[in-house]
Amino acid sequence: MAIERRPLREQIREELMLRLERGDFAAGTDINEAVLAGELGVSRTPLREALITLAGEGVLESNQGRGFRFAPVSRKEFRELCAIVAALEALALESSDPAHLREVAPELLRLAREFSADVAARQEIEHHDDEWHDLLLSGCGNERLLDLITSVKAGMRRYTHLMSGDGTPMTRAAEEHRRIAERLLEDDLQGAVSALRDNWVNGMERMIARIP
Amino acid sequence: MAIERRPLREQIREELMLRLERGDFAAGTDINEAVLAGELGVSRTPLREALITLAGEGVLESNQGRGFRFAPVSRKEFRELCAIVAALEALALESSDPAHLREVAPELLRLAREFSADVAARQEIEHHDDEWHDLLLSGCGNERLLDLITSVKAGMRRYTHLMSGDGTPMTRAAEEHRRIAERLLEDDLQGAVSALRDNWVNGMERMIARIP
DNA sequence: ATGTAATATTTTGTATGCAGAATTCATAGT
DNA sequence: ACTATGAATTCTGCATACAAAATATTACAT
Repeated sequence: MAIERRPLREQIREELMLRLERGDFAAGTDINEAVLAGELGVSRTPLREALITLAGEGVLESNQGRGFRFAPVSRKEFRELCAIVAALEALALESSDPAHLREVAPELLRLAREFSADVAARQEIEHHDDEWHDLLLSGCGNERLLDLITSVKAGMRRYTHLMSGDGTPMTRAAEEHRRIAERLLEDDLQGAVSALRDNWVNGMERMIARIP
Repeated sequence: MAIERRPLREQIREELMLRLERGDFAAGTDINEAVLAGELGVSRTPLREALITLAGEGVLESNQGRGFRFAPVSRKEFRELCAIVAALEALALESSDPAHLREVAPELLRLAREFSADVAARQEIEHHDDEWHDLLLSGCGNERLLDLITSVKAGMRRYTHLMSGDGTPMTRAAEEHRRIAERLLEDDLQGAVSALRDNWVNGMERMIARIP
């Protein structure tokens, strides 16, 4: 068994993202470093390192002398983030290995179909959606691009817990996933790319109304 | 006079980027935190904070127990970065305010022309090029996108000092800038976008041969 | 001479300490 | 009662101290 050796700052970052998705912190609230460090059972140093990382990803803001706080949410920013991820994922799909795409297309289709069937809890649906997109882009050799997508998506997770548990809109996402997979099966890469763009545009429209 | 109050980590980050562009550090070399902190006249704490930020931008790598080091360069990564910035700038241009674009188009054209005239030092040319692109995207309201572009470009600066002082290829870039500006003058946004993409593709091809 | 084990040194990762800025609270004056 | 002013408190930003991991060095056996 290879024991795990990771810097505290990374574990802290993960834990904070987890809490953020659970909706533990309201957007716009200040972070008290000493208190949070105490809760997590670590010192302020690695905590601050994690906070700086999150600030770099847009999850937090930092003001001189005033420390860190969770970046406020807005429809404008959500729109911006969706546009960015759409462009990045489109690029990732375009620059993917065609052979690999052919290979995973059936699996993508299967997942999209079984996804539309079950109507589960929001968090599970989101998890499923994330995995689907990961699989879709698994043939992209541009590692920097994949890292960037992950990072921008981290910034979007501030919004996920705002969308409460209504299951209906998620089934439409499954349809869009199905369409993307079908285009790939037909070797229609450009069709798949524009279907992916549609998926992000529609996903945005579906969610944006719920943002305060 | 409003006195400046900025965190040390930001000033340190700037200084390190400056040194990086000057070619002070070779790619792949380890960073000794104590030594570097001593040189900069600061403690290890804000230095580490700056290093973590730079690692988030892809300028540095960090391995557990082994600290930070300048990320090695490769043609593959450079290609990847160019593709990413091309896509992001294209998106930024597409989502710019058309009225603003009409307004700055003449200035962009003027700058591109006077740029092709003077053959200056590489660093100045790059500076000019950066400013031109900044002006081009100044009408983009997507702030997150502009930040992201800045961040990815920071990662690319590892490569700039590798391209030595040959002036010839830069004049071709000016031609491309001229073409982008002309499209904007004609209100041909899509034409400008694809000219911008060409600019990045060609710029990449021009530079890539010089990477070891 | 070479490889290996034990030890010393260096260097990172984390915790703690301290100075100063920001905020809060109390008090005085109107 | 309300605002303004100043003291007290809280909290951040930076420096320093400490522990553990990694690296270098030495001693020893073959």
